[in-house]
Amino acid sequence: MSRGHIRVTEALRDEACPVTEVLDRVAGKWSIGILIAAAHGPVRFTELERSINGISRRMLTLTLRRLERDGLLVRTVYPTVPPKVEYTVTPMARELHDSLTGLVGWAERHRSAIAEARAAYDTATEQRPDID
Amino acid sequence: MSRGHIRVTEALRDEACPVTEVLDRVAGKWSIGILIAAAHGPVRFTELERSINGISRRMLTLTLRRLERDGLLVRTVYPTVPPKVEYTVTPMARELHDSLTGLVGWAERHRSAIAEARAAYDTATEQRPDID
DNA sequence: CTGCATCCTACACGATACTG
DNA sequence: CAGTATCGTGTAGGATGCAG
Repeated sequence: MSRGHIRVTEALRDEACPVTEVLDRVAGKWSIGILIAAAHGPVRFTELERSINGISRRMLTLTLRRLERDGLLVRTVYPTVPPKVEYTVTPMARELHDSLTGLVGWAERHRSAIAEARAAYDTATEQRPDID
Repeated sequence: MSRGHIRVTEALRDEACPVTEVLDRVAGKWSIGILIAAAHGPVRFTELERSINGISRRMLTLTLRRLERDGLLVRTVYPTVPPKVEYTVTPMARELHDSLTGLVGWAERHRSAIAEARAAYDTATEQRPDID
C-alpha cells in the first residue's frame, strides 16, 4: 500500500500538535500494557501474549511493530530451531515508564469513582422518549 | 525464583486490564490536550476551541461530553443571554495532570529521536526486491 | 514459536450546515 | 456562544487461517 503523501500530512500534523504526537505513539489499546510488561527485561512474544489478557496475536504483532518502529522497543531474533524473539524496551521507553505506571495507578485508584460518575451521568441523561 | 519479572506480567493480567481502562478514558485524539488546557482553571468552550489547534467543534463537544461523563470535567452553564459554559477539572482529573504533562514532556524531549527511529526503520524495511 | 494475510465491523474523526 | 445533526472516510481492532 502506497501512502507516501499521507506521511507528509502526518508529519505536518505532528509538527503542529505535540500532544497528538504522544497519543499517536502511546495510543492503541495495548501499547501501554506492552511497554510496562517489557519494562523489567526482555520479554518473548508468547510471554506477552499470555500476560496481556485479551490481546489477539494480530494486535500483539502490530503493536510490537509500531513500538519497534518508533524506537521504543528493540526486537532481537535468535535463529534457533524453535524461533525465539525477545523484545526489550529502549532507554527512551524506560523514561516513559513512570508516567505510564502513573496512569495505570490513577486508573486503579479511581476506577470505581469513574464507574459511578458514568452511571450517574447516564441516569441523569436518560430522557424519556414519550413525554407528550 | 529467578524469573521475578513474571510476577509483574501476572499482576497486569490479574487486574482485569486497568491498562485498557485508562486508555478508554484518556484515549482519543484530544482528551489530554483538553485536560491540560483546563487544568489551571475554568475554561470556556470557545477558549478551548481556540487554544487547541486543529480541533473541530464536533470533536471538542464529543470529547468534552465523554470527559464529563467519566467525572473528569464539570460542566457549568450560566443562563446568560449569550450562553456561557465553563469546564472545570475535577480533583480526580487533577491527579492525572502530572502523568499527562509527563507524557507530553517525554514526547517533546524525544520527538526527533522518534522521527529518526522511524526513518531508520522504514529505510531498513523498504528493502524492495524489485523496484517498479 | 512467531509471525503474516485476509476479511469484516465498529467507531473515531473531519467537513459542513443548522440552531437556541 | 455553544452547541446539534448528518454524512462520509480512514483505520483500529477482532476472527480466522496459513507459513517459515
